Amino acid sequence: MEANDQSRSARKHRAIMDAATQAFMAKGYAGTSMDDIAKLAAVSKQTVYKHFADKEKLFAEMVMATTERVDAMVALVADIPADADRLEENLTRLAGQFLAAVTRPQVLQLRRLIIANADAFPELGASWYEQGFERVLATLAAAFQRLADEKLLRIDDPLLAAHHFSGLLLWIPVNQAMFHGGPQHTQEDLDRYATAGVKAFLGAYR
Amino acid sequence: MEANDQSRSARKHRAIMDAATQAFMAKGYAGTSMDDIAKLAAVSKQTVYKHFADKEKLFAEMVMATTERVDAMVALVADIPADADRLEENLTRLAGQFLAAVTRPQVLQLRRLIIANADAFPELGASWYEQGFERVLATLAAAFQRLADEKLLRIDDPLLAAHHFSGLLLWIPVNQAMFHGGPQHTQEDLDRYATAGVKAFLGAYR
DNA sequence: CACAAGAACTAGACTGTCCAGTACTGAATG
DNA sequence: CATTCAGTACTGGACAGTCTAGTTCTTGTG
Repeated sequence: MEANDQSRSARKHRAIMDAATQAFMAKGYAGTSMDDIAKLAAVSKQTVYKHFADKEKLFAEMVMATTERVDAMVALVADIPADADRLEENLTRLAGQFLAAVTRPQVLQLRRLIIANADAFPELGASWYEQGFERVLATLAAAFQRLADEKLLRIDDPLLAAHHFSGLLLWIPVNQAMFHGGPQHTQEDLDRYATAGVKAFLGAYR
Repeated sequence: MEANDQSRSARKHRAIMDAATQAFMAKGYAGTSMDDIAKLAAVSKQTVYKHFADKEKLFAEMVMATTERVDAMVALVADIPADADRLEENLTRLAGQFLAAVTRPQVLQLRRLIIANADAFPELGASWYEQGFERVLATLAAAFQRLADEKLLRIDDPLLAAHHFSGLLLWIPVNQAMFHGGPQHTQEDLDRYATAGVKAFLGAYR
């Protein structure tokens, strides 16, 4: 009847994953029942269990699927123009985009979800941290190394510098978001954090 | 029979609170049953419900009770000697103590517990953040303001500077601890973070 | 192209378990 | 002797995971 981009099975699989993502994000692991997910995916519970052995496996797969979206962030961070005159400008723009990406409600919610269940899923938290966070940090560190080679920055330990960069930018908004429910930061706040963070970073590393 | 420092009721109250603290920290909110707490406190369930209306109230009270221990941290941060020659040394010592205090397993565990349940207890997360975190930050900001008045630092926005200080120090270990189960950082790591963080901070703000 | 076999799917009932909160009894405590 | 407590049984609801019976899609083979 309809256009069939994928097999029925693949469509169901995706529907379940989408529903699980939405439900787990909104109500947490314990707060989401398999019936909820089945209903949201418009699928029978049996089908859910056909595609995913149990709730834990569904959760783990759903979380790890999100690491694919990190690529965009890696690309964002990968090349900073080596232009001495516009270094602050370029870094501030990068910082703004970085902040915008990380403070998206979805991203923050996912972060909280993983932290909340890091006890029950220790290796999951570790994997996500590695494949999500550390990949971006490593890319950023490489970019900083290049800038250091070009004598635009003075850096001993590029990875540490990358951590400092993200710490200066993200500490405030991420912390707030972890403890409060929704997002408390306006665009102006974010701009302030970006400007001030980059200024401090350049004070320390130029 | 025994020495009675407090009424029996007060003793029971404390026993329940201690047991709740231990249990919730170890197994999370959902993972801890009221029977667990009663058993751990060596008290009947009836008594638990005599002292605390329900599980939510017990949890909330237990969390807020921990904010009392913040006083020690506030005192720690309150007075930094205004000695220009030893500024870096003094700040590094402060940073080391700050890091040691915040990366204590109990503190990190509590932090994760609150984050994990910030959805279910929104006002609790907010209160804890205010009375725990922001109090320390405000004290630190005041101390920085004094140092700025003494011309030891160059600071526009003391609160932002305090956030930057803690971000530089805590971003790495706190992040790691949130996603991994236990503590991954050795004392050497912490020392490195303290030294490097203070160096970057002074680069930015001196 | 036709069609049969089998795979995947739906709907919902069902089991076993866990747990918050209540009720009751008899013993200890003050 | 009046409270407070331990011990324990009980209620009601939620939920992971299984099972069954009947339906729809997919695919290989003639």
